[in-house]
Amino acid sequence: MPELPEVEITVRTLKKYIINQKIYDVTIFNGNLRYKIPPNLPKILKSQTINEVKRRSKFILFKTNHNTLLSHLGMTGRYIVKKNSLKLDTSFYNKKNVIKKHNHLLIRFKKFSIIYNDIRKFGFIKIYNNNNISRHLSNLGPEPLSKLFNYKYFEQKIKKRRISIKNILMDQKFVSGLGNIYVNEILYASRINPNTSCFKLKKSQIFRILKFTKLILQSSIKKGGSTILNYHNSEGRTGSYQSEFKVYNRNNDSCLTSGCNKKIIMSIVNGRSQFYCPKCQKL
DNA sequence: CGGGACTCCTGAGGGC
DNA sequence: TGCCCTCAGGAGTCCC
Repeated sequence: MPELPEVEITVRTLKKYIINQKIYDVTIFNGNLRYKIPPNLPKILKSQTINEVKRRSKFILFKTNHNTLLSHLGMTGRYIVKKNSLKLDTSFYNKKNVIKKHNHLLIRFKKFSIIYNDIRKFGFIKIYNNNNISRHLSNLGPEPLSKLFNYKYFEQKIKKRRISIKNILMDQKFVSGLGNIYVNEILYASRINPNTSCFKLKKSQIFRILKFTKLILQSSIKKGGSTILNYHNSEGRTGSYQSEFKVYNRNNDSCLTSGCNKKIIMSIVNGRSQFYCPKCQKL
């Protein structure tokens, strides 16, 4: 489940291989994603050069002189880097020469290729002209690691809201890049119950959320993100931050705060599982 | 406004 | 070993 750290790792890895590289050709294996891959994508991208690869929220932006390829990994999307080989690349094809399951797109450069693979098809790939890409990202809130995500912004945005802190942290318009896993971890580290209404938050609590948001995300990026089920980075490596999880997926396990023996509680709110310690995160 | 239900999708994992 | 069922969740939409 790629959230900000996993997308950041993906972008950093891709950069190493495709910056300033000319696109030789693009092949759509299977255009069925959340939105259909534009059929004219290969024609548009052919012979263009990737000038920049960057992350905004959980989106990946591949920039050329004219266009921006905008991609979201959804739940199971990933970009895989493969060295080009003269031989039929067996990682693209299975024994019967059929395109491997879940490979959707192939972008070939001189020495390397990147493949977009997505099991559950919740991700997408869109293409824009550079002059109109920004309005497609204009609804996004500030980056959680930026200085824009600060006390003044936070307090201003939430002071009259009755929405729970868990749900607003998941709202990409409020802050962009967090998902269910990291929000659970941030609230545990901050000692705040996920059901707390925003307007009830004290100043000190807001400061804790800001502090731990930045701390946890940075720490996860350092560890290569989290590997759950099938997340691997573009070089096939796994992250290790999942071993740092304090509450996520620890239903009925003991709280890890020293001196606290309470069991972690799981409940479903807004269709998402939330995990918290009833003692450390009192309402 | 806020939360609930539903949608897309497939594989993992539990129960029997 | 096997089948059936449920569940996971980002993000959008619709509804009350």
